[in-house]
Amino acid sequence: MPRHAPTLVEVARAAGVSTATAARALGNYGRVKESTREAVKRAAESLNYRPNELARSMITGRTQSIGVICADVYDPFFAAVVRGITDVARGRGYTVLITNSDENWHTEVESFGSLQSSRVDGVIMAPSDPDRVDHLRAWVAEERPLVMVDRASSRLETDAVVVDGPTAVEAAVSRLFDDGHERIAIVGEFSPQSAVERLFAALAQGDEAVHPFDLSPSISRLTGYVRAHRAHGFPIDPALVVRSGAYTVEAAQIATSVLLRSDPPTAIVTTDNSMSLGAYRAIRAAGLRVPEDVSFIGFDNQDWTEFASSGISVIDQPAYAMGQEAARMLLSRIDGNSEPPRIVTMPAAFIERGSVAAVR
Amino acid sequence: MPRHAPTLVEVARAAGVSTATAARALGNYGRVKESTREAVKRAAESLNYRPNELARSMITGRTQSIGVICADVYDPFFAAVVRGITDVARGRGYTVLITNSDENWHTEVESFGSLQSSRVDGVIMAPSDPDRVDHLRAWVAEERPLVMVDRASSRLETDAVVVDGPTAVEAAVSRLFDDGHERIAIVGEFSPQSAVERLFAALAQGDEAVHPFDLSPSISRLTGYVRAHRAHGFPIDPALVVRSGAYTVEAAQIATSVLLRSDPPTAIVTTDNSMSLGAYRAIRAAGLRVPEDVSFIGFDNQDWTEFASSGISVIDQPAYAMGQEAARMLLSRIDGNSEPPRIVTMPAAFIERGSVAAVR
DNA sequence: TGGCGGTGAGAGAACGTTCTCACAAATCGC
DNA sequence: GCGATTTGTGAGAACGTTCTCTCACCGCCA
Repeated sequence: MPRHAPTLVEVARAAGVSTATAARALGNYGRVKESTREAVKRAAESLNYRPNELARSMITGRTQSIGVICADVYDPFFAAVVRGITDVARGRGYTVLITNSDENWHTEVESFGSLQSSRVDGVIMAPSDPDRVDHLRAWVAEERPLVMVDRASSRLETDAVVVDGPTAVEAAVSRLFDDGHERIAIVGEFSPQSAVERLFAALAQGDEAVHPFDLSPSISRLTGYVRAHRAHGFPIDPALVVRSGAYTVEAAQIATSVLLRSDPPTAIVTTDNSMSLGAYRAIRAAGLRVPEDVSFIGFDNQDWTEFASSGISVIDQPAYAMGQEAARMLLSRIDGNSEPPRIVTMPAAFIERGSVAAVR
Repeated sequence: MPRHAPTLVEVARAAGVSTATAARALGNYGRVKESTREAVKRAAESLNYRPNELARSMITGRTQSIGVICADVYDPFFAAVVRGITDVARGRGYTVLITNSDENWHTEVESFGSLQSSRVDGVIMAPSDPDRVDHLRAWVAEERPLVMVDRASSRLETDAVVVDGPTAVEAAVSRLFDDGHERIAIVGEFSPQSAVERLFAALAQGDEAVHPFDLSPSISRLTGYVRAHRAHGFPIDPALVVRSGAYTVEAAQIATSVLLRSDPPTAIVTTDNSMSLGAYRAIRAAGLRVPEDVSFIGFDNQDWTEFASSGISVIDQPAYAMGQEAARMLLSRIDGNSEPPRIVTMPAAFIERGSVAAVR
């Protein structure tokens, strides 16, 4: 029993040929006599030979692997994205390296470095802060493939796959106005506070002053909330912009509880699935009923939204398809496609359930 | 702007030393004068040098990466396991390659081959069929690290991290008997049918005749159902052993719908999270209320179980901790630990909610 | 002054592939 | 039947590291 995995040299020796010939026979390239080819393949088979991808990669400069930096694989949204990526990658013979950033910029930088060292052929990532992308500059400048998913950055020209969150939120909030709601709260990460203030200042100068891709997902979705208010002629009450400060269910629950204790709104919308779950838990903990006491529109079609109360209406993102699309775009770049970067915006669907009631 | 990533040779040249010295300076080994070391580090810094892990791996024989074969990263159980693995791996400087088997043996074999080619230092996997593990033999025989998670196999001596599913299910079913239920259904994948028959035949000869690790998770959990029946002196009604035949929510929903149309049981238990969701959807679709019309105990503490009906009581697996433990065991093997293989059984918790009612 | 231990650094092999080049043998065209 | 082309094969460089040798140099002591 060999202590070491068999190498091409051993296969070649067993078949009585040179390593060059063995490589040709197994790699199906160059000229090899049919009988030789078969002898080599038999030898490889009997030794249970597997080519060492590392050595191959050193020569070819390609590792047949792609790296993924997501916020958290355990989050259902990213889990679906990752599944979409791995399915496409596997179909094309690529392996996938997964890392989590936890929306922490330093972790993201570290992960990106680790993926670079692993010499992945391309990277798909959800940048934790679209404003701080300098660590990606060198990579992009050398025309190495990079696709952003869930977010884009106007500060860096790359491919991206996003959902039009602002428009989806605007539609949801408008729908609540149409049902007679006037005090509508929005629960999001909205961090840092200064970014929120910058957004309001910019929006005061007109829509053109704000580029949605300079914003984190939650703040970009807040623009939809603002737009709906303007369209319906309602001012924004800062007390109803509920800032959790972190992308966690717990933070959202605490922030929403505080809101509900003071002067409860008649409706609540959220900006992602963690915020939705946290906000809904807070509503339940406060003893309020949905939609009798408060209307609610969540983000992402998670399993629990189907059963909670009489069903929670949600903004549904095509997460799996986004992952697939991101992987396809990346592989196309790896294959040499050098067209200008493209931002693919995928449609969010509104799933109507029973969590919105008209105001009396 | 270099078309190629900078190499050690370029760093060495920039610092005016040999590659050997540059390697020593950056790798913090051997003897290097302090001033030289700093000059090299400065040069590396300014060139934005990153060691090529591939080349390093060729020499050291270690890739600092581990492979994971799970059924489906999108499944909340495996997503949590994977998160546990990646967290531990990252802390120790390892990257993680993720693949999905979809519980398909051929896909598993292919994934395993791909991981071998990638020369991962170790593998963590949920074997799709504990009976068919021959493709892992050579790997294990060469003492390469392999840890199984969620399942083990008596046919192959390896480390494993599992939950005592049979005991958890036995406790759940016993609890239903205590509440006066006599017609208790169990919904599981239970495939192939012959395996179920083999189990019943073996159990007829006594508990000793059946080794839980020769069984797929769902069938092993079925043993708990059988044990509870024997302990309470009830015969097994084959019509109440509901076989979905696939690990999908849809299959579970269809199989459960069929059950409910004929002669509904007074209680239902399930063997994993997909079965739980499918069964619960079928209950709702049939217009039945939980627990008034039918009592229900699910598997895995998913978000929806908190809100559905008046809360679903569940058997909760410590998925994240299982992933962490599996990663720790694997890394310990990679570090050279050669103690005999160990099977770590982690406790499942019973989370009591409002989905079980006493029978009138 | 000569031997010796310690320090710092370079030359070059090794890892397991791919790939270019060279070349012998076989086949072909006329 | 002789040059030209095709076919099959091997030698050896290359990829970017790590790591083992080797060696020059310095200071110290006898």
